[in-house]
Amino acid sequence: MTSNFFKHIHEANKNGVAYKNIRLKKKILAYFATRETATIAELSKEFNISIPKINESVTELIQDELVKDYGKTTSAVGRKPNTYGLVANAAYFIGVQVGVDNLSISMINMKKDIVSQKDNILYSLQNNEESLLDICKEINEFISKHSIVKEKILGVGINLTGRINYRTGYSYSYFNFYENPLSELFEQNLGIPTFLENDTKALSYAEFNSGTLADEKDALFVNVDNGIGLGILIDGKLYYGKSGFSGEFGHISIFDNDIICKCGKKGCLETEASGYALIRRVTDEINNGATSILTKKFKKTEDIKLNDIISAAKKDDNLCIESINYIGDKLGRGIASLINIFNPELIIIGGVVAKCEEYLSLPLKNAVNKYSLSSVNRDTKIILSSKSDNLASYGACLLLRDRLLNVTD
Amino acid sequence: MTSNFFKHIHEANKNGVAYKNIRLKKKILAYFATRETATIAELSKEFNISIPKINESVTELIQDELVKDYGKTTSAVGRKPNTYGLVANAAYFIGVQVGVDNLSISMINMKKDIVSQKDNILYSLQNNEESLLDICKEINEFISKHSIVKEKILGVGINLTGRINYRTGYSYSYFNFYENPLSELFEQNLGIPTFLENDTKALSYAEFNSGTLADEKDALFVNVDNGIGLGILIDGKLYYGKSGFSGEFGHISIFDNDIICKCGKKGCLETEASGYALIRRVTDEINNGATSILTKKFKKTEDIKLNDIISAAKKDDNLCIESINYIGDKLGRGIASLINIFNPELIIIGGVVAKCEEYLSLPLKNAVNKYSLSSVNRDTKIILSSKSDNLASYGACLLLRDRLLNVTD
DNA sequence: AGATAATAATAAATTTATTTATTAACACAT
DNA sequence: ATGTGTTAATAAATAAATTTATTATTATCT
Repeated sequence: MTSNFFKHIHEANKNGVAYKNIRLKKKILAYFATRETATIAELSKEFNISIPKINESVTELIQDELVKDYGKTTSAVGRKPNTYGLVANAAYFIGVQVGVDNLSISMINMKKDIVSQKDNILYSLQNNEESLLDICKEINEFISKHSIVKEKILGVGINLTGRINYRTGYSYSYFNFYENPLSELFEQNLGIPTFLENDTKALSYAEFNSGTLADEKDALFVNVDNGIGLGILIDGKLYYGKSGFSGEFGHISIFDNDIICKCGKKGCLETEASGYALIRRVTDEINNGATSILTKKFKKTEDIKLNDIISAAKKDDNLCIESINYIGDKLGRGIASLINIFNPELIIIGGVVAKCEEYLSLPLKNAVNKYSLSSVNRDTKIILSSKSDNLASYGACLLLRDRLLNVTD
Repeated sequence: MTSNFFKHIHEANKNGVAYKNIRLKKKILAYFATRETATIAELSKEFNISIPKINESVTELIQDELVKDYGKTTSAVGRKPNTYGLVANAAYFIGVQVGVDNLSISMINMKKDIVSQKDNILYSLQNNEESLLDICKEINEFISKHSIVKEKILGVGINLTGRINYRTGYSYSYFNFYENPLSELFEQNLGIPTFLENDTKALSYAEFNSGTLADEKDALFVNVDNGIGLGILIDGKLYYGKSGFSGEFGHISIFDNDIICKCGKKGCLETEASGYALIRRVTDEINNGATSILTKKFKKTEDIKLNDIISAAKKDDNLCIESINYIGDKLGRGIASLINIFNPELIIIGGVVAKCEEYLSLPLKNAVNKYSLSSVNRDTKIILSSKSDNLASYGACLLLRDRLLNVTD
């Protein structure tokens, strides 16, 4: 059985006094979505609404099977209040990470628990319709493997690389050959409301919402993979910019080198401070005669992957360590600019390159001290992400859930 | 007579159902503060509260002498609604811009009209108590010249250069020799609640709120004076960062030069793209034998001021034009980074150097195209500020008013 | 174990806000 | 000029939310 309150979830908040009750119920749902459980008194304080009224709304949400009584709290004086929270399997949300050579699909329930996850699905990202339909095929297959009624899957969130306008559903870097929004095409193929998202933003959202933040409202997530992405959290919300293209940190121009970036320009941060730059540096050095653990292992330097360099560094390979140090320093200089501009509370370094740990973070922090104002950088904690890979599809789920439950408002 | 509702204005919004009416009245005041006038029906729609209830609250605000009936609207069918708005002289707000060699003091009323303004007050900014007390003296003198009762002056906003934490009232660059917040010291000397602000942020706020913005919610204001400041508008609000130190754009490290910036570091944007850089460039060239209108006018190159260079450029002086072009290009490269990071709708270039007009803006825009991603920069309009000087003290007034009237929430 | 203090939840009484109906104001057409 | 359509403001009736009072639950003290 599916809740009859679902119809209100997909529709925009209606105005007018007549919708007051629905708005209150949505607000309560959003509160439960972030706080796990809450008591009637807590909700009453939060929304400045009397206890009987809150009680009435919560009772209705229980009848809608979206909320349930989680029993009494422990400890404290006096009569224990009942705690209420979301019904875990009232609804489900699917998230998809589209990588260049693989897909990852996750499904979470109302309580953010991962119900199912399928990683490393073989896939080849090409900018054509076939590649697009492959994604749909995999998602449909994923759904059909579960016995969940489709109506309970409230949406699918899909992460793509490049420029994405999540508000309109248009993608501008990939699959941009339709007149209608790409999200509509997905919806037709999946039969479920679909929302697009930029991959770094989704990953950032997962990082920001899985225990890393204490109480920070202004934070940055730097995704250092082959390229460099940036997720910006401002006032507790993801920052998008006019069309959702914010965070192109990898392409800020801060070097006077002659390396052509994949964006076509010169001097981009990415040319000196990314995973791509790390590989280039190591292979160039080896081709110029430098010695390394890697020279024994790989006949052709083209076969050296990012993870090989990181492993070699951890085995004390000098060339790899120095190369990581180098990009750490360069990245630190870029991050110093971010600190001067944002005065953030926290910067999280994530992505594959973050696995270099102190080989990366020490020269990085050193460069930050060198290139940013000390009165500003004193405010900023810089940490490496401790999260596992494959967090991006979870981010897509979470972002979708939180949008539909109005958490992100 | 002073309104008895004023006591609610300085205090934080109280929670609980009992304060519902006060909260509603504050919300109505904030609405009037941005929209000039409104009808009962408009307010009812805005807040999803019934017409009779809104009517009751507005009537109370009229009794409080904070709001008055502005008569009927013209045109449209049917009975004309009454429009209501703030009472202009219900209260006043003072704003002070503390420059290095002058002060500017403004006073506005509830409706944002400048009631009084005194510019170019001779003053010397030094980091000592005397210099601080001079400011208080000038403000007190300014107040005493008016017949307004002190209770009607709801606050004083003071702009200082450097690091300011407006939330705590601490200043870290100037007058930072007290244990208590600097704002408290001002309050003791003025007898009026006082709030500190960073000068660029106040100036940005004035620019963002005096007709320049159409409907943009994400915009940047680049203040190019001797140094370079940045005001960041996100989601219609000024962005501060953890301690209010955001926007240190002038000190991002993007050059590999050996010029020592006033912050002590090398490679700052300011060393190549500010008014200070412009003066340095022109005087260096002249000292190296270049010819210019300025060589006749000034015996000693140290006497050349920013405005002299701009005037000379407008008289077609080649050296000055080329120097402006140079800093325009360098500034453009910095702004390109901002575009990549923020994907803003609008960037306003202000400050003295903006008076260079196309000598600055054309190479600047050219550099923006060269150094930022075209798919992102297409979204961004770049304009020169058309506002007069001395807007900063007005910005202080406005920011103060809007804070006290809860507009900035 | 029973009394007591403390808080929670519910019921009843009261207050408050909303809906509906009525009256008022105004423009335009006849 | 008078009627008609349209919207605003107010009054009365109705509905809803809050406050207060009552009952329930639980830990701790005696």
